[in-house]
Amino acid sequence: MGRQPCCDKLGVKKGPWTAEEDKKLINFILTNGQCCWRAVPKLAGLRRCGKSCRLRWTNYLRPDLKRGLLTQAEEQLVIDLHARLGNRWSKIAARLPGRTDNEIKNHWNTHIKKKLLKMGIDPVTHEPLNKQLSSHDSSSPADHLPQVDNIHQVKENGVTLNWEENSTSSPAENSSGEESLLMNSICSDVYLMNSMWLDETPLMDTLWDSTPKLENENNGMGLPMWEDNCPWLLDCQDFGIHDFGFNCFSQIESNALQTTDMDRKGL
DNA sequence: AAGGTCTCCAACCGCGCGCAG
DNA sequence: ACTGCGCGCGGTTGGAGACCT
Repeated sequence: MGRQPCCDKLGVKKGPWTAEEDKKLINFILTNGQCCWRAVPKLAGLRRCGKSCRLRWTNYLRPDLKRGLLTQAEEQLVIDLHARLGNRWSKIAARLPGRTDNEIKNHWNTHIKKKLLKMGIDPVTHEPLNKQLSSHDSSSPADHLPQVDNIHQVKENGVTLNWEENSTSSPAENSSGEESLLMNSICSDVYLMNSMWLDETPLMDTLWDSTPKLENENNGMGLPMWEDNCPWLLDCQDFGIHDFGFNCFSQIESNALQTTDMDRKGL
């Protein structure tokens, strides 16, 4: 027996989401939390399949998402993690709070891949291209991952830095110019370094793992307290933040309008 | 200005895994 | 042990906008 389609193909809308649909989905999840995705479209009044709803939520509407290009530090972290994990984008994304696997995957394919090729590094194996030509190539990216024994460690400000034996020098010595900048920015970001090397789920990822806590004593509105850590709401201007009844965010909203306006102007 | 090409990214598709019955 | 369901993941596609000629 073949696998059933994830949803009824008939009457299921595809393609770009409208503001109206976003609004419905957000409203639904704010009210009910993330429950059974399969049931979400029906309950939320959407003519989408559950999968599409989940994707839209996790990749675009989720509260803790960062917007905009990856920073240099994040980019370097992605490269390092890719060297260790291969194309396991969700695992990589788990180490970058506010970033989605889709976003990272896209960024990898459009930016980082090219950058590495330009630098003469194979984006798949993370080996120098010329070195690869001479050596017999083997299989999976994992085969090319640095051996644990070859990794040097140094503690800086309580953060453990690692680099490979076959590098000619430590990270600081090894890099120059842009690379040095990247390394410095990573090393100065204790949070990134911790999430990179420790096997821990970044705090931000845990914030929205489960149903939002609707019974918040502090605001008395039955709404989660998001002012501090949910800049995503600021992006809600696309469909009007007041549509959600979040008038309390007027101050934040005005800041956001400035910010997004600057973004649009490329500042 | 117009047409062609490239780039980027949101969204889709199909598969694998875990779980429940 | 088997089957079906739901979810999540990774690869791929398509369209809009940017850029080039």
